[in-house]
Amino acid sequence: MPQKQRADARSNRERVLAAARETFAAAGLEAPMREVARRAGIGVATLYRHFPTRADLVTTVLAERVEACGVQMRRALDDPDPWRALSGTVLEFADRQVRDQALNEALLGSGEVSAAFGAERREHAQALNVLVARARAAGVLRAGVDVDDVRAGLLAIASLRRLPARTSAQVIGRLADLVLAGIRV
Amino acid sequence: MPQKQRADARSNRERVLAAARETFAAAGLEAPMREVARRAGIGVATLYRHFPTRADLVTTVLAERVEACGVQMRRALDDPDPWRALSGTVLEFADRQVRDQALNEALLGSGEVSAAFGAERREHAQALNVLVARARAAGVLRAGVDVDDVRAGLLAIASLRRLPARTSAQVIGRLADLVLAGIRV
DNA sequence: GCCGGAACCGGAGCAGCTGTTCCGCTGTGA
DNA sequence: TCACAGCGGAACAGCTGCTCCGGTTCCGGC
Repeated sequence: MPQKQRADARSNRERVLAAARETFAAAGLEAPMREVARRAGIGVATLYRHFPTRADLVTTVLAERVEACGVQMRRALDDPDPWRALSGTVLEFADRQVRDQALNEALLGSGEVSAAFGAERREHAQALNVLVARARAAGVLRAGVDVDDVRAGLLAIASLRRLPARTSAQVIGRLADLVLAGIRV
Repeated sequence: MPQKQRADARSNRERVLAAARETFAAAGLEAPMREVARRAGIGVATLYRHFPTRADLVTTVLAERVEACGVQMRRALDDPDPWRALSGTVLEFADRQVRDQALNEALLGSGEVSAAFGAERREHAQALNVLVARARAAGVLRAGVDVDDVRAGLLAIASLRRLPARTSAQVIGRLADLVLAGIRV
């Protein structure tokens, strides 16, 4: 692949990515391509030249955020306090959900979009396994609680995405606390 | 308005309602009108003659289910055991969510569809207030838990609607237990 | 039994949204 | 300067809710 991309094309690609980040975070992954193009100040054809299909754009935008999740997860795995590691993960997950309408779907969703992040999702699931196992070994989990309970809680938080923005932040915060109270001993 | 509706029209109206019940419960409230008509074995024009707008059909189908919710709520208010009343309400809510993809949205949602059930939603909210107040008075709730926490839990259960049907039943069950564990003392 | 017009029906069609492509023009950079 | 990578916006295809209209069916009166 020759590097002979023109300078204006490179700058347009960046503008598309910036506009897509804003749009998807504010309006969710279903935001129309025309809206992304409009916000970037370019035509739809230009958008499609850089990202041949909608899924390509979504995947590219999500990739960097997913990596940020990975960083947080690895930090949690290094935390010597098992409860702080697990509860921090849940709270940060909820916080990301409030800030970014589009992200968590990639880690928990089942659509074709999130299929592109198979490896990351497996890593995420594996790390969650470890965090829960450690917390249980430390005796801070209520009897009978397992990984799938925690995952159900995370899924629920992620599913609240569609609520009106005014209330969703409060509801998500309450739900995260509720989930933590539900799994703690 | 004269009662001179013809017999075939009456029967068609019933077929539309039956088809709509099936379709909405299986595919959610967003199911296309054409699909309802197809399942009923009639044309779309006939469907629109009986229900002039999409919202009319949805409202009519939901009305009977919403009433069933009211019945359950009133039964819970009569239960002398505060915890059984509240936890039973949460569990029945989750169970309805599993069986009917479309219902709970009407009680908790914020779209224009659920606006038609303002009175029922207020009654539902009021009953929930009473149930939570009684449970707190009985000392079965964890300190600091209030109605909005319970409502956040119910909202979360209702939001899981979009999950693939295969897994949603299990996830909803786990989440309901998690919510109950989170609010109990 | 059957007649006639009001009531009713089906499906093609309209308007508006989406993702995606085509093509003539523009502006970059060697 | 000028070839050609790159651009914008109209247009296409396919979905949606909803409507129009010519043909069909019911049913009260004879």
